Amino acid sequence: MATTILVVDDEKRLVSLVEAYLAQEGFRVVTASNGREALFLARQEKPDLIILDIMMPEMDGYEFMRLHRKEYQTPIILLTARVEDDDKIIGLELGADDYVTKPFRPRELTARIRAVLRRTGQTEPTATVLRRGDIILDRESHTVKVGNQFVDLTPSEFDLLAALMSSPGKVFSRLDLLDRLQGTRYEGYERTIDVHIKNLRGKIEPDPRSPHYVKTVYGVGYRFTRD
Amino acid sequence: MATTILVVDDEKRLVSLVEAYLAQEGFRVVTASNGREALFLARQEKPDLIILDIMMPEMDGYEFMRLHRKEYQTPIILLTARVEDDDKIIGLELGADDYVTKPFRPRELTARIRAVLRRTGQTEPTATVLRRGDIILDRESHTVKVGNQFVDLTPSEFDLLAALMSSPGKVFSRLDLLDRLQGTRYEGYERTIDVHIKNLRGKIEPDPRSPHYVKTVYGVGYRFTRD
DNA sequence: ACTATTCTTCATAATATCTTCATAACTTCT
DNA sequence: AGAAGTTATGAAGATATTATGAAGAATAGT
Repeated sequence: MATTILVVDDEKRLVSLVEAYLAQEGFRVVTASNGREALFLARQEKPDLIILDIMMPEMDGYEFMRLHRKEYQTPIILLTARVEDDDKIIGLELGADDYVTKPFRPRELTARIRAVLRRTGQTEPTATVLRRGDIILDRESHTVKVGNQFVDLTPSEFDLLAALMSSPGKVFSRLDLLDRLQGTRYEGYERTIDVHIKNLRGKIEPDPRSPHYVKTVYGVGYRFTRD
Repeated sequence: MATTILVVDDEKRLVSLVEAYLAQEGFRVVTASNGREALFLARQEKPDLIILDIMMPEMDGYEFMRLHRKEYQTPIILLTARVEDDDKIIGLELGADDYVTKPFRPRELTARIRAVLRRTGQTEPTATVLRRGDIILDRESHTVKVGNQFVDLTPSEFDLLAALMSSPGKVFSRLDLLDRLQGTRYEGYERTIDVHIKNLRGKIEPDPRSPHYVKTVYGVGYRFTRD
């Protein structure tokens, strides 16, 4: 059974963003937009971890934690809007296992998730290795092999490649990919992706001038070859 | 602390054979040649797993299990001389976790050991001696040799190096490494790792300015060289 | 309680990466 | 072929991350 993560936040955009990349990371994701719904889902789905926004209407994160913790010890990662110490202290006192301040990048969230899962003795998500043709990408060890040659990628290059390889043949718009890199920290300029792709190609393509792995789809975006 | 295995058999030859092999695999091994001695050693050493011969003079395997299980739930693998169902059934009923019939090949035994340890949630055996290139790290004696020169490491430096060397090429995040040092303690500050790494490099790297063993992976963490 | 060692924090210097921008190259459409 | 729009590319500035020295805090040993 895949590791299940419950994401609780009233902001639709944030929820779907988090859901998208956690799914891509190999987690099973269920979502709730308020505390009551979350309590219900937690009972039903028995998630391995909960990602919880503190600021929610109706029932806030603290209240949810209090109620949930009466029955379960599920590890919880808090999403806090501000960087004030108050949040940290209160949240951790109530039994949260870690916290991430908004805005955050996907990479930061998944790093914390993995750390918490390891700390609480859960299993890693299953699909940690992506293998397409000659390219092997291992999320856990954060290594990429082309043929039998390791290549060093920057964080952005690595995340882009992981996204593309997660669904070979699927076209990702630059906006999709930008979300992937920047998450809720959204200030980006789509052309940035072009540059990352160029640099990535320079590292993994035998002939970067006519790419074999990462193809351009004119007017739409990029995709990993499906062959 | 290395995973400890208690081997109980009255055949000296078999015991030393198994002992040698398991030691080579990175386990810590203690041995007993009869039931009484085994009970004593089990109390004293608190082994993570017991390998037990059924056929022994004085106190046989079944009797040992009965007495031992009054106090402990240590997983037990039985060594049975014959392939008869009787042994299997009785043994497993008494609470053995697996059994291996003699004669057996070393690799079969270790495979079963690992399977049982995994099943019962024990930690994988951590090889006592890690040897990568010019660096030799011995967990038991807590010593590190670079070339033929012993170097003195602080506890933190030693643990960091051991973690990194346990999976060369794998990138460890600062959070990962902090957990190794501090366990579940929470107040850790990731930058602390940087300093330990710097100090570690100063002790093991020929040229700490351009490290050969402990590499930095920008934006992610550190790894031991995979070459 | 004192000393020596180790650990952590902090400030700043050194690097690597990311983003932007200008321009060249390419695609598509007419 | 030409026009319009899109993508590729090299380079430079902005940003983020890591390395480092040093000082204070914590810990262990005597």
